[in-house]
Amino acid sequence: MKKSYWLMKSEPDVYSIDDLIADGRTHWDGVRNYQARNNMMKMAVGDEVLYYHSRQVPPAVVGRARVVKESYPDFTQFDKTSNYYDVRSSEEDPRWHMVDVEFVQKFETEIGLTEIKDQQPLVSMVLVNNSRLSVQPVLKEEFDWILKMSRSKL
DNA sequence: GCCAACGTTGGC
DNA sequence: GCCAACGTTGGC
Repeated sequence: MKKSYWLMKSEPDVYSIDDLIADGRTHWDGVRNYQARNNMMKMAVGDEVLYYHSRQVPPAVVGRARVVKESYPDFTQFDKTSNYYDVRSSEEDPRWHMVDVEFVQKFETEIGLTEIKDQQPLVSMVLVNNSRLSVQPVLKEEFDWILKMSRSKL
């Protein structure tokens, strides 16, 4: 299977790339948007992920991760004590899924959203055109371009 | 912290 | 099935 590329958003106050470094790998729990969920359900082991910090100034791509486990039910939806508990979901018919990702790289310098918007090859990125989607597909060309940006800023 | 844009819910 | 009301996301 051909490798796919994605961008996943996290609020650094909730779970930053430094948290991912500390943990090594993590469950991507708490996604409660169908489009984002559907994207996670398309992921395969080995797919590459851009790690994005939202709700910081400026919002930015801060590094890379890799899918290490394909989608399975997000257990937080069954946990009444969790913020992500969903009363309408059940173990027999789980509504929400998650994947596991592992840390790959933290960029020396963050790639800010405004810089991304300035790049002609990136004008079609979902990130630029739909600011709400927290798990989104990225073209290989876009992924490579952002990696190139991260290297050229060293 | 504000609020525009977007997604979801639920009454009809 | 429409759409108003509501809730959430995320840039600023």
